[in-house]
Amino acid sequence: MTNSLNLPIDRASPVPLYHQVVKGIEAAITSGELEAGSKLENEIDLAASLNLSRPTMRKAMDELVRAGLLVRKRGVGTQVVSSQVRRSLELSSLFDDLVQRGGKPSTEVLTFSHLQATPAICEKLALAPGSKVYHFTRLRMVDGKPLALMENWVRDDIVKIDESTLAGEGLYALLRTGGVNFRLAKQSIGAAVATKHQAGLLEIDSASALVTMERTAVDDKGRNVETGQHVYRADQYSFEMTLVQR
Amino acid sequence: MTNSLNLPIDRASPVPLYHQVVKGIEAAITSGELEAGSKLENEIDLAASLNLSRPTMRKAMDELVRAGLLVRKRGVGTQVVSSQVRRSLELSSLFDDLVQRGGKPSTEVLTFSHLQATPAICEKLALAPGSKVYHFTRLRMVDGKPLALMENWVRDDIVKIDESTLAGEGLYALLRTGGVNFRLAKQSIGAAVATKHQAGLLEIDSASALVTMERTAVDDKGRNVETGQHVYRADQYSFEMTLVQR
DNA sequence: CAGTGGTCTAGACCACTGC
DNA sequence: CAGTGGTCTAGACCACTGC
Repeated sequence: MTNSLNLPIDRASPVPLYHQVVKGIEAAITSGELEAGSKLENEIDLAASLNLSRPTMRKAMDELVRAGLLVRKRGVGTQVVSSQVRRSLELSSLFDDLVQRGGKPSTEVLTFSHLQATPAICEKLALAPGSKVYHFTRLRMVDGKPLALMENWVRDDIVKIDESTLAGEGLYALLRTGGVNFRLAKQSIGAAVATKHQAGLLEIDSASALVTMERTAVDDKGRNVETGQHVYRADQYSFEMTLVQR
Repeated sequence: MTNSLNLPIDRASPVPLYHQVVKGIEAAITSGELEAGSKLENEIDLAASLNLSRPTMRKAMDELVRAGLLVRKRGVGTQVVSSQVRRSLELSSLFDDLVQRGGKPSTEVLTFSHLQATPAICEKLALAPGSKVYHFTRLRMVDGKPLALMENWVRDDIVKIDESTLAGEGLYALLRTGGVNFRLAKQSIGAAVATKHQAGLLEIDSASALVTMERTAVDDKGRNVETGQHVYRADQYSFEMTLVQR
């Protein structure tokens, strides 16, 4: 009743072995080779059959447990999470759905300026009072249909931004190209009722519900690079997440 | 410029060594002994100075990196995340804030029944069509002020529930007492405008914004034990989360 | 009791960074 | 180049589960 595994492990590859195992088990689960709910061989035998050490095998399985694909219990064993559960885990946000189904995302820059930041923004970005920042608002669309209104403030001492580069490339691509390595982001998700201005831009009735998101992103040097307030059409967007018991 | 560590490690304790290290470093950061932004000793020396093996030291540091307290870079070293960033990471939801500040949470059971589930609920709980479930609605308050309206459906083949036990104990405590070990939950967060009924119960103007949350929780046997729809007053509640770059 | 995952050791070699 | 984290090995002993 337990599943052995026959994964392609390439020791010459630059891809870490544990990562190859993660991808291999993921694929076996997706293809149905590893059946929903079925038990895996114990991790010691599994490691041996792939010619891997147990810690490497365990590291791979840890990742799959954290991703919600496997469930482990001491003294008992490791199981593939049931397909019914997995389907629900795989649900992504409506927006991602739209994009995955072939929708074309696009972004329109509505306003752009380079100005002195308010005290509140200085605090969020950990800048000295009076520092200058880029400030801009953008409208995010899928298949020409408006989905989100995004307002952002970005430090001006890392990457030079202007309206045309922003329109062409997208904020995160632009910052990454400029050498920013993001490490952390703090997000807060809430709700609001659309103002007339927002409703007009998002093409919804005023007094419709909006999902609101505030985010501050930090790079590997500890700089708060960017902060923003986004609002999404509640009829088109929700945040999906999987919580795994630790 | 690098920080050594002098943590109390108790090898006789049943608490795993790596967990003692996590707690110790957390405490050192909180107390200011490890300064914000400062560099730690390299992990090999750190392990040696605590008489631990490197893998154990690394496991502890992995956890702190995932929690957003440390930042690592290959070839460079490990740093304590700056205090400015950390403060923002430590922000919790408004509701938790209220409770931490000494607010008293309480729950009122509004309706309770044991009935045949709709097809939609059967699908969410992976039950055979026509199965019976517990269905109830509750009002969650802090200091007597309404914050959330919760509607839940629970399988009836695991734990016997009635209105009085639910009112006394809380749903999750009740299920845990009944031997349920939760493993996964799938959550979806969105927004809506309050109906008149909701507005009345939550003591807000109708047409106010609500944060909506749908959740299905799965136990270690792969059973979808519980599903629910909760709505929160948007002026009192938001979901806070930290994303760590993997 | 046998079987399983949980923790831990004492090493090794490599890849990347910054000088 | 020296210093750092990233990956990997081949074991060991323990704690928990279910019979």
